[in-house]
Amino acid sequence: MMNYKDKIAQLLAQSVEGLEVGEIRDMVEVPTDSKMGDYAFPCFRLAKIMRKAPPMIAKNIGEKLGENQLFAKVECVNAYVNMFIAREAFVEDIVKEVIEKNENYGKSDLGAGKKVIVEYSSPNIAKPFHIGHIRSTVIGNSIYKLYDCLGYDTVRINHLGDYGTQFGKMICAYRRWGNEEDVIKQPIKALLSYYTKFHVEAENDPSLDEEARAIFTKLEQGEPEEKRLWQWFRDESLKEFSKVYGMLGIEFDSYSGESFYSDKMPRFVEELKDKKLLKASQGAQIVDLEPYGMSPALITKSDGSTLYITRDIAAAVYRKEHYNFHKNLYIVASQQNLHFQQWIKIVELLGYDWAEDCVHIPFGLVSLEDGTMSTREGRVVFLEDVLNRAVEQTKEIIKEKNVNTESIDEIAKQVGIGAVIFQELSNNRIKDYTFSWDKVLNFDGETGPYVQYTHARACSVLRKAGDIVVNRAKSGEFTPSFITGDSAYGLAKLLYTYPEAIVEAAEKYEPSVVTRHIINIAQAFNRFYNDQHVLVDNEEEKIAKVALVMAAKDAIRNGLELLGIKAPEKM
RNA sequence: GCGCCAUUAGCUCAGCUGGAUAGAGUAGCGCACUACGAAUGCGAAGGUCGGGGGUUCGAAUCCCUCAUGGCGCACCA
Repeated sequence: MMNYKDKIAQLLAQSVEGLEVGEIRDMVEVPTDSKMGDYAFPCFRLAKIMRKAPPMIAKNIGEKLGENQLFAKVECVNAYVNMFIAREAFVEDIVKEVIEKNENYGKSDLGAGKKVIVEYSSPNIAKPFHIGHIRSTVIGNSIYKLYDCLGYDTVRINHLGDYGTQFGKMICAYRRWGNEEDVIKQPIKALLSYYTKFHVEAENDPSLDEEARAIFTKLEQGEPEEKRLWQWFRDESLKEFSKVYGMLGIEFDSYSGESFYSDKMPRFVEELKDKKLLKASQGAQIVDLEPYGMSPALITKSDGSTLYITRDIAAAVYRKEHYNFHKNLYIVASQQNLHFQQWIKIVELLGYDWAEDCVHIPFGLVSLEDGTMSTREGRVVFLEDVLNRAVEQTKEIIKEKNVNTESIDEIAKQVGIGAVIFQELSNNRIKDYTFSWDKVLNFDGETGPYVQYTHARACSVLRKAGDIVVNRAKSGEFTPSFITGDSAYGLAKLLYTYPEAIVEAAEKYEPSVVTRHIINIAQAFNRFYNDQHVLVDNEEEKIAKVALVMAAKDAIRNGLELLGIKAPEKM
């Protein structure tokens, strides 16, 4: 497939003085309105270099360009050179390309040989998996898929919150008020209730806190009984999390959480000391980050125990030594911006030049209509409930629509859960939002079901077209002139820019770029579908149109896959 | 108090490495199912791009400033 922008830049370079091809390429733009052309070149900046009025320059460039058969038409409007691509060749190339590559369309080897670590989801053990956790989980999963698609070696890490004094409290509470059966039946619910009770009781009885701290110290020292309970809580919690991960179709390569790094920290405390970065302050050990405009980072508490930041430094160094990453990505809420700035700066101060390869990818806050989420105060929406209700609602709609299918449960799952994921990945990550049932269960407009519906509709057309036509289309034997109308061409252009959207999404760590692009493809498809009849009597025309439908279907399916969403063939 | 982020149509949001008349969805209004799936499409309407300065041939986009909202700022993670 030809790269049109590169080609145009080369052609322009023949009549533009004083600019490199690369600079020219960057100036080539896509007009806001397609009536003004497929590509445009503004000549304002050339006025100084070429010492002529911009419209004159545009006219000269345009006349020369117009001779090339790449274009159907070249127009000069004031200082702009507007280029209209010759549609037939373009449409033929792109549709063939997509069909031929099929599920590989959009993939590349851009990242071959480079390792990217994606840390995401990372829930706390023994705490509920609520709607707030969906963001890191789903954004991280899509970023992993984007990098995988671009040929990077990827490692998915679920950095579980499975360590800290809270586990001393948990064990303490379990011994006092817990029982085994309840934990096995409903691990998160039971453990959470013990934990909550602990906080209530500790208000009146400070000795509980002391007891908890003592238990945590034992846990750290590897006392078998404490270790056993901790391991059991962890296993049971993970089992429950796995249910949600299963529903979302999400997997990890490693569940090494905070506890994994508990014995890897003393080395860095020493190293910080050796490099004279550590300072005593109010009984604790800190790194002064004042020169960098940040508050000091607390490395060890006054009782000598370590903190979150120390574990993150240890984890980063371990990962560099163990995986030798090209990039180490952290999909963590924007609330922790300062934390990441601090520890990445400390890694830099330690002299590790790979500090800049550690990237915090923040996202905005989810709140509820009645305020921020609070597990303890009962203001919480469980992710599992959201997914289940979305699936139920989808089932209702399918029954209403009377779609004849035998696998209604499976499809309802794909559509309902897909809707939740899609919505999560529609907007820029950084936006805060307020969760609402109305919104999450609304399937009209720019939603996952809309895109999936479009895919199912395309599949339906292909089924009706029959094998002979489909096979002819697949082999690339079609007459492109039948698919050069505005609606068909608009769709083809979006198929062409799909791989660029993937690269942009990966570079920006922003899955919504892909989400938006497949919405655009779906809209263009539906416009084409309403505008043109596909299964016409004329065999040649039918084959060409079926080829376009097939290409659109493939691209939508591939795009949904990058978001972690299934593309059912019926719904 | 300091720092980071956000502010675009009634609502939810794209557009931000400067480029032509600022785009979608949604709500409300009007239209299109005897053709391949109406979970669809089309049309009209809807704007001081938070305010004010500045840079530029050109600013929603870059710089300064103010306002509003969110988040963070030492022994939680």
